[in-house]
Amino acid sequence: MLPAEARIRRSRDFSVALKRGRRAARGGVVVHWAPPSGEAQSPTKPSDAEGQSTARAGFVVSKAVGNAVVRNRVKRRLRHAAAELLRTWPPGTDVVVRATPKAAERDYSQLSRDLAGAVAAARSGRSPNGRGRRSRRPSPQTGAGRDAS
RNA sequence: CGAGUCGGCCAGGCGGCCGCGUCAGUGACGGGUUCGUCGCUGCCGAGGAACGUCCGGACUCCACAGGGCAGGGUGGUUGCCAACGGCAACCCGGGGCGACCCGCGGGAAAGUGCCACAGAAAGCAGACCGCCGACCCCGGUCGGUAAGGGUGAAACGGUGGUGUAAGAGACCACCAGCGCCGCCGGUGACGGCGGCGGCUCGGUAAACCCCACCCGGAGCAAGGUCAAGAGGGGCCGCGAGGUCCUGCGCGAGGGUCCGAGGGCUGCCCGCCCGAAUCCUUCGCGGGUAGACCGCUCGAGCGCGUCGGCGACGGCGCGCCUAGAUGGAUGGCCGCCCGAGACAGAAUCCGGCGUACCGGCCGACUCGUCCC
RNA sequence: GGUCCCGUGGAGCAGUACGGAGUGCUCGCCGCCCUGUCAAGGCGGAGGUCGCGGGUUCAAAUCCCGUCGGGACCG
Repeated sequence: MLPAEARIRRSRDFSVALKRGRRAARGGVVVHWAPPSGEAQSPTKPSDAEGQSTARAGFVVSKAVGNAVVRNRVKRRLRHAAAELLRTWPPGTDVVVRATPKAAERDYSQLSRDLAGAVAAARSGRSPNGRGRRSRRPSPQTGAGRDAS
């Protein structure tokens, strides 16, 4: 299992990792890989991201996965699987793992393979957060401006 | 043996290794028996429904001179309980051969409303067809009648007779229902027996309402401590300052120095405050997702005994049984059985309701056979 | 964890206080007309277990109880 210090515990840290992290999906999981932020860390980020001695993992299991018993089981299995991989990650790395509804049906060995595969893909993947860049703002304002006058 | 009724209990078990969380002990480090970090060892670590959040409390904060109105809830009786819309026993009504089960089960002669369509008529008076009598030309007019027809969920008791022009509780017998009186039984709801009366007076209160009883509001994201915090006010002091209370800013509009407004968590009476940096309406922006406490020993659980039909209560002995905060139960392996359902604590209790693979124990009923 | 709200044709709503035939609005769908064609427009039409179960009532989308699903809010 994962000791508390190896888990992401702040809502802000989750948001940052989900936004910055490179994304990859396998089977029942989606992984967001956020490498240790160089110095480009925004000054508002309060904590110690630099002083971390280990990588950290966080888990998001939504209601769509199942009832409370199912969600707990999925989260515990993911935590166990992440603990085995965690030692190979550079300190300061934040990884958020989201579970999809399919995760409820997978046993531990399948889930473990999903996680390892997704992490490997996200870690080596290029140009992760290309989403949101393209500014598809064709013209809604022009019409609006005309009406306003 | 078969079919069934009621009540209680269990919720896969045993073992090994590696992890996670709280607590305790212990070692090292930091000035450090008390604090912090890291390590080691040990104990403990989800449920009967933890669920839904439908009721009731504990607890916390807010409010509270007094009176009235409004609002909400409950609804057979007697008990149990901290309390309850819960539970027990009993009564009444309904179902079952029976054990037993089901029922929001007060009041409709206190008043109001509603009863669509159909039907003559839907509530207290009346009469469409009809029946009977009288009168005039087929057909109608007037009067009597409510037995028959038809409509409807519901039509002014039912059957038989007397009676009559035709009829009708107009009268008689029995039955059903209602009311009153007396006696007996019961704490009571109510029941039993006897007598009398008028002969009947529709339904709906999970429609308004009446009666009886109960209810202040919000909820642990309650609330408190610390940290941060522009400013404002009270008191003490000559002053420096001290101490307590309060708590974000900007802009625009409105109200006003004796009555604008505010408070008494809905409204009224009544009472109180009231001119400041105040009150009120609208808009914009900022801030909050820091730490700790609350946080688990309690209407607690188990066993025995006594009282009670029972719910439950008294006494004695024993036990301590999760306290997380992105939220602790996972992974690997072995053996056994019937191959294991519904499902995860978040302040804590008592209920109710709902979901659910199966298994065990006890009491009882009906049927069949044997002794 | 707590407090509330909403389920009605394919979509969005009204109807629910005070029970009386599933009534209505906008869009969508189908057919016809118009046009060389499409859109727009005109005419006509289809389509609903009122989330589900139980109860009260002669009668329930409406009243009562339970249950399922969806959504909002909290200093």
